Amino acid sequence: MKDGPVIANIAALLGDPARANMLTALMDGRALTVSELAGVAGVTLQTASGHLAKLSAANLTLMEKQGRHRYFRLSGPDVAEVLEGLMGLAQRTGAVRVRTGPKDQALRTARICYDHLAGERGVEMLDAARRLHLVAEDADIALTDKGRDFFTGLGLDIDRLEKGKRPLCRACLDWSERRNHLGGALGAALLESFIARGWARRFEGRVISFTPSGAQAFRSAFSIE
Amino acid sequence: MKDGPVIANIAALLGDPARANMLTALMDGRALTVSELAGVAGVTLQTASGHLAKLSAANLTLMEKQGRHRYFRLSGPDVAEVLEGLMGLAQRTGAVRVRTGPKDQALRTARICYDHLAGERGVEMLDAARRLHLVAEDADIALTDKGRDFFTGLGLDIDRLEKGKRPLCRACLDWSERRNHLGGALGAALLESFIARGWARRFEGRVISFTPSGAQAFRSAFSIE
DNA sequence: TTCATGCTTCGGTTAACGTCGAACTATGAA
DNA sequence: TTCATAGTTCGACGTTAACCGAAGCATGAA
Repeated sequence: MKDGPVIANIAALLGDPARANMLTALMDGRALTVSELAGVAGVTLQTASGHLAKLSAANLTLMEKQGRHRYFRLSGPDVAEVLEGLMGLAQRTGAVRVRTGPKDQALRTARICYDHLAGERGVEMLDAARRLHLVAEDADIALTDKGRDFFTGLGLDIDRLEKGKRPLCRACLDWSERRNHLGGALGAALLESFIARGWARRFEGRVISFTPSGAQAFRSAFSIE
Repeated sequence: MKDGPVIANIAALLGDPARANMLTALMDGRALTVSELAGVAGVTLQTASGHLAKLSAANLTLMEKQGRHRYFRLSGPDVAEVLEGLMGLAQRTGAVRVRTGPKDQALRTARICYDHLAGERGVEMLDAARRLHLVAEDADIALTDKGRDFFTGLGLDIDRLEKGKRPLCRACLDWSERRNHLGGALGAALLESFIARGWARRFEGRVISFTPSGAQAFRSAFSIE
């Protein structure tokens, strides 16, 4: 008996290596062009174009034009969440690449998940936010008064973040840590702040690289030992 | 550049309607036979047998024999979590069945997610547990002393649950509510208890049906208005 | 031992899909 | 206006995979 949403169609779209690679590349929240995505997926322009047409038709990606460039991005953080979930499942069931490189460890240490920090650092941050009572968890994760002061002290405009449509805080399940990290508008703003402060920078693909002093500052800020 | 776990293979397995239907049928945590799953998927025995062979080879399902019967179950709660995630994404992107029936609302109200309560009731329960300080959230969800007394009062053997391998409490993202419900050994034990008490019973498929008095008792127990 | 049931395996058929070369369209630069 | 670049569309080709009828294997009942 079939009920509920139709998942086979979505899963089938993710089930092609070229499309999966393109979506994974978009997990860093940036918008990429057809040419760039063709390169990431290792297929020709025509093949990439056809795949992106399918992904957009299924509302998994959004396309915007700038002159003759077509930019594609994920249509929402839930796409990244599903990809994270699949990565966790692939990890547990043994669907992993034979040769793991330094990139794999780097991805586990810190990476971007759509627009917020994921990986060990991401999970550490949410842990610390709870321990320091910066957030409380009712319906989902909510900011405490102490947290509001704390993040304002870090230079974030919490009022502006709250005015947006998306939730301020969201728990996001991390494939590599199997625990939650902090998503939502706050999660995104924090990563933006870390980059602006020079604590971290974007590295290859989805890797976020912390400088030694940046890692130290991050740990100090959140009282992480 | 390809890195991290290989998700296309897993996604491709979920991307066939017959296999997706079989996995969805197994989300209720029960074990089903090849014949039953063939019926659920609307394919012949041979086709179902082949699909199950693939799913088991990929470690998505586990098979155990009893005489000439082969029983299949999901290999872990993370498979159900990924399916829940895909259902949420399918819902948002419009990959839904044209005709929604009463079953759809029933699924939203209360259903089983692998072995614990999901849906509005499931989310309500976790909300209430937080509000009543029955759980605290550090690394993940942890039981408070008050919570330990509360659930022991409900007849649960918390010590035994903690001795098991799986985490006592786990947040599990609910596709229909877009918020977390309570998974883990405690989540499973609670649903088992509700059924044992007669508050709820299994209905068709994954639907969990609360009796009127059971729903009232559930609300009273968790101080839900 | 024979028969019934549950299930697997094999081989053939069909449809679907990804791929790319070639041609074309849209946009921007010279 | 012409040329270059980004991207789309079309058609052909090859591969893959789902499906099922038929045959066979494993298990249990009579």
